[in-house]
Amino acid sequence: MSPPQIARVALDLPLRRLFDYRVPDGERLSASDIGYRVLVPFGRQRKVGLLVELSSGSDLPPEQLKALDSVLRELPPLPADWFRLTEFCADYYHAPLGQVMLSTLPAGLRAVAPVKRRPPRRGPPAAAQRSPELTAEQQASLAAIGAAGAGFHAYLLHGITGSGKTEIYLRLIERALAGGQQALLLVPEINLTPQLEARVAARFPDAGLVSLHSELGDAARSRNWRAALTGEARIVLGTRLAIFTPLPDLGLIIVDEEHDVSFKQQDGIRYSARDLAVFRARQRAIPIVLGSATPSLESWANATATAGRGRYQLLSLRERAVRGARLPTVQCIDTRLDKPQDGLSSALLRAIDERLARAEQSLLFLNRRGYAPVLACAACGWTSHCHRCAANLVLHLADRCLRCHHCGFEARVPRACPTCGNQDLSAFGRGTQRLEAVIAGHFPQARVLRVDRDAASSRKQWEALVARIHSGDADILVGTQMLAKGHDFPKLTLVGAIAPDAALFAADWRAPERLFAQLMQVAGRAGRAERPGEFLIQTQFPEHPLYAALVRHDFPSFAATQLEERQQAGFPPYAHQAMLRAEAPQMATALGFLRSARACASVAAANSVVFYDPVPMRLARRASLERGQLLVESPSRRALQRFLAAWMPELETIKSPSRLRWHLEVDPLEF
DNA sequence: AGCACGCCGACT
DNA sequence: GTCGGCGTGCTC
Repeated sequence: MSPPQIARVALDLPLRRLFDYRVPDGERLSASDIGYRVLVPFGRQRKVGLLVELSSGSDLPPEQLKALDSVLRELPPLPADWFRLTEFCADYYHAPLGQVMLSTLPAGLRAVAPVKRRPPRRGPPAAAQRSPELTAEQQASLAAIGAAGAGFHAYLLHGITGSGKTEIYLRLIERALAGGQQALLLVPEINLTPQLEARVAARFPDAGLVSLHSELGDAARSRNWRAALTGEARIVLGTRLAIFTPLPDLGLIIVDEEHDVSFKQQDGIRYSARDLAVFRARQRAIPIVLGSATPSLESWANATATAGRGRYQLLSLRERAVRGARLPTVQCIDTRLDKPQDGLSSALLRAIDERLARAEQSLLFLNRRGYAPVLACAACGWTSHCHRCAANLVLHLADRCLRCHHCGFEARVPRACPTCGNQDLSAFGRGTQRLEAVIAGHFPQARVLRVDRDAASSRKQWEALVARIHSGDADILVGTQMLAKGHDFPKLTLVGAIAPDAALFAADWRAPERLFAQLMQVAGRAGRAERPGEFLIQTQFPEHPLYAALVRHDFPSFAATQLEERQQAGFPPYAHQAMLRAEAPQMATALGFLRSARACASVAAANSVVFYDPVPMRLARRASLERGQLLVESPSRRALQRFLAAWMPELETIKSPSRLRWHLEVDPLEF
C-alpha cells in the first residue's frame, strides 16, 4: 500500500495559503503533473485551481481532506518559470498566490464549465516585408546588445521620437526567432497595438504572432494565450497583462514606452508589468530591452553610472531615422506678454494660420476633456460638484450634461442655479470642447476635429478618427493625450500646448516627470516626415528649467536635475515606498483603520522603516466612499519588503466594519 | 471572495 | 407570525 498522495492546489481566493486535496484512489500523480489545472470541490462549490505541489502528507487530518475531482490535461502544464514569476509577484506585491496565478489566466481557462474552442483564425498570409537599412546609431545599439552574448542583460534604449526604436525591436525579435526562441513585446495601451501588430506581422508572417490585451474577447484571449503556451506563437505582443503569458521558449523581452504609467495595474493586484518583466528576464537569463524617448527616472537612474551602478546598459538614439527629418523646433510663448484670448495667444493663432495657408495640419494639446471643468453661479457662489465625490462635475456641452469624471455620475445642465435661481450660470476654465468651439470661431473655413475619450470612446471611433486625420480630412486637431502617442500624421507640422503650467507646481512630485514625457511625446507628432515641425508652448514661466530642457530636446539634463532633487528630498528611486489605502463610508472609519495599522506595525517595524501620518487621499471621496492613505518608506527595498511581509498578516487581524476595504500598493506612482 | 448560519426589525 | 438586513466564520 503506497502512502497517500496529497495535491497542494492554488485557488482564486484572497487567502494566503494553498489547499490540500487527496489524489483519488487508483490515481497516481507525478512531478510532471505540476502546473496542470485541476477541478476541485470547495465548500459546496467546485473550482478550478492549479496544481502547485505534490506531498505525502498534510497539516490537516486525513478525514478533513476532500479528493480532487480531476486533473485537466487538455492544456500543457504551466512551466516552472511561470511559477517563479507568479510567486515573485505574489511575494513582492504581497498578494495571495492563488489569486495571482488564477487571475492571470484567461477567464475561459479558470471557469468550471469548459468553454468551447474554435480553431485559431489565420489572417491572410502577409507578404514578408524587407527590413529597411539601419542608421549607424541603430547598428551600434544592435551590436552592443549582440556583443553581450547570452544571459540576463537589461538595456535602456533611449531614443527620440522617430529614431527607429521599433526597427531595433524587430531586428532583435528576428535574432530571437532565428535562435528558436519566443519573443515578448509589451506596449502601454491597446490604441497603438493594431499598427504595431500589423508591422510585426508583416515582418514575421510565419511567426504565429498573437496579441493579448484586455479589449480582446475571452475566446480570442484564451486562444492566443494557448498558442503562446504550446509554442505555436513565437511572438506575443500585448499590454501589461501579457507579462504573465506562459512562454516555454522565451528568449527576449521588450518593453516599449517603458515609462508609461499604464504598465502599472491600478486595481486588483497592483503590479508593475515593467518591473516584473525585468525580474522575468533575470530569472530566465535572457536579455530585456526597455525603450523610451523619456525613460522613467527609476530606469534612468538604473542606467546612468552614478546612481545605478550600471544595472542597465544605456543605449542612445539621438537622430531621426528618416533621412533629412529634423526634430521639431520648440519655443515658449510667454503668455504674460502675449496674453491669450479664449486660451489662444496671438503667436499660436498666427502659426495655425500659416499651416492653413500651406494646407498643413495643426494640433492643439489640452489635457482636459469636456467643455469646462466647472459650472458656477456668480450670484450665490454655487458650483457644480459631485455628490458622491470630492470633485467638480465637468460641463459637457456636446451632450448638454454635467458629468463626474471619477464616478460617472451624470445630470442635465440646469437652466438656472439650483440654489438661487439665477439664470446666468458661467462655465469656468477650458476643456477640449470649448477649445474646439473657440478654434472653429477663429477659423471658420477650417475643418476642426476633436480627439478625446468622449469623441473616441470605442476602438472603432478611434480608428475612424485616425483614418480621417490621415486622409487629410482635418486641418486643426484639438485633443488630449490620446493624440500624443505613436501616430505619424505626415501633414502635421504644428503642435501647440495650451495650458501645461499647472503640472509644474502640482503637489504630486512626479508631475514634472510626467509633463516632460507628455510634452516630448506630443511634440514628436510634429514634422515626422520630411517637413520640419514646430512645437509652441503657451506658458507664464518660459524660463522654467523643464521648458528650457524641452527646448534643447535635452532629456538627460532634465533627468539629472530631477534625480538630484529626488535625492535631496529622499524620494524614489532613492527611497522605496508602499502605500496602505483604506476606504469606507466615513473618513473617520478609514483613518481609524490606518491608525490601527500603524499601531500594530510599530512592534514589527524595523528601525529602517518610516511611517507617515494617515491622511485623506487627494481625491478624498469617490463614489460615496471616503478614502485615506498611509505611506511607509525605507531607504532599503529589502527592509521594506521584510517589514511588509510581517505587517500583512497583522493587518488581516484588525477588526473593522465590513464596509471598510483596504489594499496595499507597493511602489505607488500616485498619491 | 462566496456561501452558510444566526439573530433582530417592518411587512405580505 | 415570517422575509431579510448584514455581522461572523469557514472553506482543503
